[in-house]
This record gives sequence, C-alpha cells and structure tokens, in this order.
Amino acid sequence: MKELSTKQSHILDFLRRFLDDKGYPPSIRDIVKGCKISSTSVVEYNLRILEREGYLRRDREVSRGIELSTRNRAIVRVPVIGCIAAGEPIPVPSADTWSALGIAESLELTQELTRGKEGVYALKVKGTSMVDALINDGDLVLMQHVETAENGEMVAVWLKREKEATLKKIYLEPG
Amino acid sequence: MKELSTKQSHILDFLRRFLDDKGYPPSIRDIVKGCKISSTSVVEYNLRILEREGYLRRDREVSRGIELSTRNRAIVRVPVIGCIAAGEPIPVPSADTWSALGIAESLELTQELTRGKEGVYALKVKGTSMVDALINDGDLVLMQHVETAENGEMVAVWLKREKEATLKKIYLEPG
DNA sequence: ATATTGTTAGAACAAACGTTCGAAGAGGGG
DNA sequence: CCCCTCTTCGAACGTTTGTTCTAACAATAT
Repeated sequence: MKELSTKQSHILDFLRRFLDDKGYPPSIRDIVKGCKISSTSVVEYNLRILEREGYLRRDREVSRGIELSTRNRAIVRVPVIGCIAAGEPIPVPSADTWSALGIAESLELTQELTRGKEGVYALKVKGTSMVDALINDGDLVLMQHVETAENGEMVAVWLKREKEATLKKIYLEPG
Repeated sequence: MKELSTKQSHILDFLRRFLDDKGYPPSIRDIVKGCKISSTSVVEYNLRILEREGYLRRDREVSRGIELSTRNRAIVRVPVIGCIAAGEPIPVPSADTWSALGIAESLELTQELTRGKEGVYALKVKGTSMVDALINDGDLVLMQHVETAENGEMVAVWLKREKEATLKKIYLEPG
C-alpha cells in the first residue's frame, strides 16, 4: 500500500467513524459534507485511489456500496516481555518464539498502531524513576526489535550508568 | 420483543447475511429480491415492525439506512486532536463532540488499551524537542482527559517555561 | 516556455431508492 | 353475514445517489 494523502486519510477515517456510528456506509455526498470537500467528483477521485490501493472495496452503481478492507482493522497480539526498571537489562525478545515461551501477558493492538512492523514487543515500567521522562510506574512501553542498527537511525539503547535511553522507533502505551 | 413472523425472520436473516457478505446494508429492493417478496411496500411494512420491536434501527429517507442492533464492538475509536510541540498549548478535548467537529484523524484501539476509560484522546508529537523524554517526532501520545485533578493523582500538565510535562496516565505510540 | 501528471470544480444525467396511497386479500370473532 | 385487523399488492412521486464530462488549477518535469 502506498502512502496516503491527507485527504485520503481523512476520507478513510470518516468512513470508519460513519460506519461505526451509523452502521451503514456514507454516500459520496455524505463524505463531501463530512470531510468538507467541495465536489462529489473529488470524493469519487480519491475513492478510486483508495480502492486501487486496497483500503476498501466498492460496488459500482450501488448507493453506499463501500466496504472497508478488514486488513486495516486486523488485531495484532504483542507480548509483554518483562519489566523495565532503572538501569535493568532488557531480555532479548525473539519475534516468533514468544508464544512458545512462558510469556505471562500480551497486549492486543490494532495494526494501525504497529503499522505492520515485525518484532514489536512491550515492556512494563517498574518504579517511578523515569517520571521526568513522561513514563510512570505501570506504564507499558511498546518497542520494535531490530537486529542491526541502520546507519543514521536511532536505536533503543539502555545506558546502565546514565540511566538513559535513546531510541529509533518506539511504541509506548502506559496505563 | 414479540414473536416474529416467518417473513420477518427471513428478512432479518437476509439482512445479516447481506451485511456480512457485502459490508453494507441492502436496499429495500435488495430485500425484495433476496427474500422473494413481491413489493417494496411489504418490506417497508415489515421493516417498520422490526424496528418497532427493536431488532434494528432505521434512518428514514436514507438509502440502506438500516443498522442491526445486535452489534457489539470491542474496538474503540479515539480522536487525534492535534499536534503537540514544545511548550505549545493543548486544545481542550470534549469527550463526545469530537466527531461532530472537524477532527482530522482518529485512531482505532482495542478496549484493552483504553480500559473503557472515557475522554481518551491522542496528540501527535511535532518536532524532536522531546527526544530525551523517549518521545520522537511523529509519535502519538494517548491521553485521558480528566475534568478535575483527583487528590494525590498525577495529571498531565504542560509547563510552558520548563518545557516539561507530568502526567497521570499516558499512552504513547511513536512511528 | 511547454508538457505531463495529479487534483479540484461544478454541473448534469440516469438510475437507484425510500416513501406513500388506495385497494384488496386473508383470517378471526361477533 | 359484517366488522376489524393484519398483510399484500402495484404504481407513482420526489429525492437521493453514483457516474460522467469538461474545464481549470497546481506542481513538476522536459
């Protein structure tokens, strides 16, 4: 799937909200009003792109004949590997074996959050030693495991002594 | 709910199958064909009964404006209210009016994340001024809006000068 | 500059669609 | 039988809706 324009994201989002709220898809003119678009043909134009990119399916010549692709709503299960405290080492997360091991907890996320990335895992924060870093006790930190550090990219590294972390891509979810 | 006639059960069943298959509700004439009914007014007549008995909800004068009332959803939609940058003010999120306003994007979460809390919203992080706080550009911060600060609880407060934030409950998702 | 591609605008048309109305059939109780 | 209620039938009306077409605008490349 290609990158979507701002307008296409708005339309897709409006579609989801409308469907969620009303129980049936919006008409093209509903989208015009809901997304403050000036013409039906603009919606038609962008719907065509969204369909081509696989975000939805359309039944032509049928009013409200729009079906959202279920792939976008796919739910991903992410392991909560362990606790993270000040300066403690992080156990290595293996992408596919976590289900076999005795992982206690897991987290259900939508793919919108993980964006299809592999090797995403979660850590539970222990203690309030990182309050100044916007992270509190009991928070959940979503992270992506990468094998090698790409050039110029930031990678999550725990500096034991400094009690600091820098990271490339991180997914956070505190509770 | 009263006992349904054979025809009404048939319609209800067709409604469910159609919705499941196509992703949008059938038109009255679709029901005519699908249930081998001879006239649209017969469908209209029975739909009126089905609505009165609470099996479905209808939006009048709207094509395919039928919503089955048995749908349960474990997925929660959360508005992405705006951008957050160093020291910038946070727009006030109102719990139920965000769908009516021109909120650009939203995020789909499982209830496991929000834990059924009300007034949960998200902010998009702009800029890298908070990298040292584990938050990077483009990250999404999930927050819960509370009207009053409970005693002893931490509440999200932006200190303009210190460029710091303390918060009670925070959900993070970076990209 | 011109050409190309992506996007927006507005209008118009034909089909799809929900609604309404009068009439009539079916069944049940007096 | 008549009366009443529930249900079906068919057609018509007005609106909604998807589609299409042409023109114009914007950004970028040639």
